Amino acid sequence: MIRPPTPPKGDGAGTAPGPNPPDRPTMSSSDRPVVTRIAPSPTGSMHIGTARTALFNWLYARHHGGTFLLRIEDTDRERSTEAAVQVILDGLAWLGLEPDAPAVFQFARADLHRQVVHDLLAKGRAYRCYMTIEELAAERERSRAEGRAIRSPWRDQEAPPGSNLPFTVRFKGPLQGETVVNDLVKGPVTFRNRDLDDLVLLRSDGAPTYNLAVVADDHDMGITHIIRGDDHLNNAARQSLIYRAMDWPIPAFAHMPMIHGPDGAKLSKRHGAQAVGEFADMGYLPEAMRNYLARLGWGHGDDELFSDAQAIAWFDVKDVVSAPARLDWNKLNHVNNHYLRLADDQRLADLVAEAMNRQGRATEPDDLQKLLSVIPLVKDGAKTILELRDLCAFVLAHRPLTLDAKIIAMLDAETRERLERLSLALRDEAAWTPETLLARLREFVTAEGVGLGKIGAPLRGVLSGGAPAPDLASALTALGREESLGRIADALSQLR
RNA sequence: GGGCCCUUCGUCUAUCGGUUAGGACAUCAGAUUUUCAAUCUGGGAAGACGGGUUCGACUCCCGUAGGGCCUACCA
Repeated sequence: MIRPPTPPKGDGAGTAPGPNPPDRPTMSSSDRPVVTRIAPSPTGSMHIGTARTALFNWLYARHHGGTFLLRIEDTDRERSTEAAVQVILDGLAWLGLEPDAPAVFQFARADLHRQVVHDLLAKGRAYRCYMTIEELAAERERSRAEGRAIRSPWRDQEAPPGSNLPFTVRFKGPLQGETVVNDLVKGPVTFRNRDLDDLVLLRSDGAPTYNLAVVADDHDMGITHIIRGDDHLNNAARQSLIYRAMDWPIPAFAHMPMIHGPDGAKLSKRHGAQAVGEFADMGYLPEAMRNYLARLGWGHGDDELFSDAQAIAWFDVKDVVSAPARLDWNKLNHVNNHYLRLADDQRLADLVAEAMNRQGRATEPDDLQKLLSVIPLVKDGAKTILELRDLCAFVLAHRPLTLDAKIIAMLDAETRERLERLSLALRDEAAWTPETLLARLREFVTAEGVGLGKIGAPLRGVLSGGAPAPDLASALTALGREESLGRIADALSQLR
């Protein structure tokens, strides 16, 4: 693939005749300090693809010592709610990708957008279109059948008809030549201008549209690099035309591939999760998400597990892969397990308690302390906080434990007697550490003339009641002497 | 229908004309073993297809097939 040099010299797009015409001098985006932005629309959830785009924008800004901004694209009044805005704010905060300035709300800037439309109209680069919904639908059908872009008859019709007819304002794009978007990840992408329709700038109710607002805001906010999803690549050409019409420098574009589900189809709820809040609820750590998401569609040699500092040092949009990627739960789990091992136990204890509460299980005052004692013993085997929660649950159980049939079946007379003797042997174990307990266990089975397996399974059952538990010595350690011996005694008296 | 993007193991990726095509996850086998897990060792697994260009192509060009995005008075 042919790629432009990075950072790009000059504009991110050019207009024909030639693919890279000698432009009039405009300020180059690369001369300015880097400013990136994430511009989600508040629709109720924050898609994981949006999260990754945010991450890439954040990494790029950090790498260049630039600024990372947030703009809420709330021009669609029907769908935008305050709650939905909060979801975005919470999502970014959870991911640790907070913007360097307060969020900019697009709808609040409608006056600025209208001013741009006014300027475009004055320059003759926009026109009022009086097509009705029906006429538009008919034209859409015609154009589709003819395989061409939609055209409005009002494009070249100066005189408006009646005075009070509703109209939209459309951009008056060139019909000849071509527009090339010098995308930082795709390379130069050429569009014939005649394939680009005249997009609506102002709705008939006077509200600015996305394609206008995005250009006006990105310019006004001084965005130098537009890093966004692949789905906007087509828009980039038409947006470039607006920059040009306004005599604004064109920012550098970098279109990220999409994230698909494991089956290659568009990622949806069906694939298990799609919103960042869902990943949080499923027990993934934000640092694991950052690492995994960064690795999905971007690479730095064979590096798989890396810190934020490394990602920032290494990140470059030219290393972003151009093909869409599929979400792989196995790999996410692996990465999450890695960060679970690294995580502070106190933090994990809090998260586990929180997960238990969400499950409807109230935690008691000394539970946190108990969790703290097991977590280091079991976290290596957990892929998520939810799994960790289940792995920890046995310590919090209250005596007497209810034993399931499988465990009761193991407790025959011989085993019960042996457990009795083991209990006695453990009673005076002074140190009560995994090491000493394991040694004591081994001594015991040797003295009994049996293998560890003979006593291990029933002991485990009695200690955990059938819930998952770590190895015997660890389980005993986590439970403590009193609780451990108590649970054994409970079981023995229960079956006597 | 039209425009645009994409195509290396099952998955994420490395390779920037010359490699036994590397790594990670998953998987399989073995070791260990007190269930599960963890851990250790080893194995299998890829350039969509067809044409070019070239001494030489996964790498460059063209075509085909497949997938995706856009084609809104949504963003």
